[in-house]
Amino acid sequence: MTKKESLIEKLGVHIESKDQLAPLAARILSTLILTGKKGVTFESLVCELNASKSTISTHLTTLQAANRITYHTKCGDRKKYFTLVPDVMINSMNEMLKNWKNERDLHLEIMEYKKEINAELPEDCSEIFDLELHKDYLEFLAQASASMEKIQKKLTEKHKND
Amino acid sequence: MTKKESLIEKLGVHIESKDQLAPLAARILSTLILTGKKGVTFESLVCELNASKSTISTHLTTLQAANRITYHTKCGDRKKYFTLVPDVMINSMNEMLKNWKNERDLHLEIMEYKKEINAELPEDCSEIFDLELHKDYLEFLAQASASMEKIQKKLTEKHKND
DNA sequence: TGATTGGTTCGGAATATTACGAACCAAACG
DNA sequence: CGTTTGGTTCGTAATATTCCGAACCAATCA
Repeated sequence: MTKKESLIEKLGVHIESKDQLAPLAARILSTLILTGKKGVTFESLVCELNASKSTISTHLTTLQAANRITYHTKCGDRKKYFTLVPDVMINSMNEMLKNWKNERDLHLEIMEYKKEINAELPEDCSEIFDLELHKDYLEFLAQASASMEKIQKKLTEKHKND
Repeated sequence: MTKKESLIEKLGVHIESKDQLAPLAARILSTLILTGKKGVTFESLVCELNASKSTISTHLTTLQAANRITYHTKCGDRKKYFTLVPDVMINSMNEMLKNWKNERDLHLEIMEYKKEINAELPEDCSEIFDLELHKDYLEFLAQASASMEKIQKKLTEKHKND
């Protein structure tokens, strides 16, 4: 196994669990990441990944639909050269931010609920909910989101200059 | 559907995807979160979640094995009262940190690989890999990890005082 | 025009996940 | 002792995921 192949594999399993993708979909992304701007053809994916044409075809269409990959062509060449969409990083950061916002809303809702319950209970009741953890976690989410937004802004600036 | 039930459901689907757990395992955690220190019995899980005894039983054992839940008993009462392990938040933060460290190592390895490839290529080749994105992402990981460690430290301090 | 290239579509097969029910067991109760 | 309570175990049904092959199609080539 070449160095590239073993990296594709390693990166593949990571993407698979991080993005909840089918093994082969993750391998495709992995391959595109490790190949870069020149792009990868349908054919070579079928070969490199030892998969059937149908499997590659369907995964390529869903990855395009999910706005994760695109392709370019060369004139006088019918093949498509697949690459990652140019703003992968920004997109994935947006995903994370969306998730964190979601998580935050959930925690807020849970805290509301727990407060309501606590209100019904006597002051010193052992069953009373402790809300500190939620508060701390919310603080973390805020900080992490802030640092992500900062980097994201930096990236978008850079992109504009291209 | 009561407010608690709908929150269990909502929190359940979130946990399910965040922690990659079976739907019912996530519902169990969700229930424990929304019930608190008094704990939940085997029986009431079977009732509340409309699941079979066997399903609840197996999920409870795997959640214990994964060190996510425990139980206490009351004397003169054979039932187990299940609760979250006291340091859920700290554990989940450790998980995130571990993941981020992993991701960092992967990015470093990929950058190494790309540098090797770049070295073989002429200076102005269009196929040359751009490493900026990796660098930016690594910076983000570092910042996020730092802010998480800060909060984690704060929590551990608090815990010690109990 | 017939064959080749570069794919797409559809109907499963193989496999993995998730939950269930019935049978079982051990502790406590009467 | 027999019965109830509080569970566990195991085989399997139901379902979902993932991939494949065969058939098909449209564009290009010879």
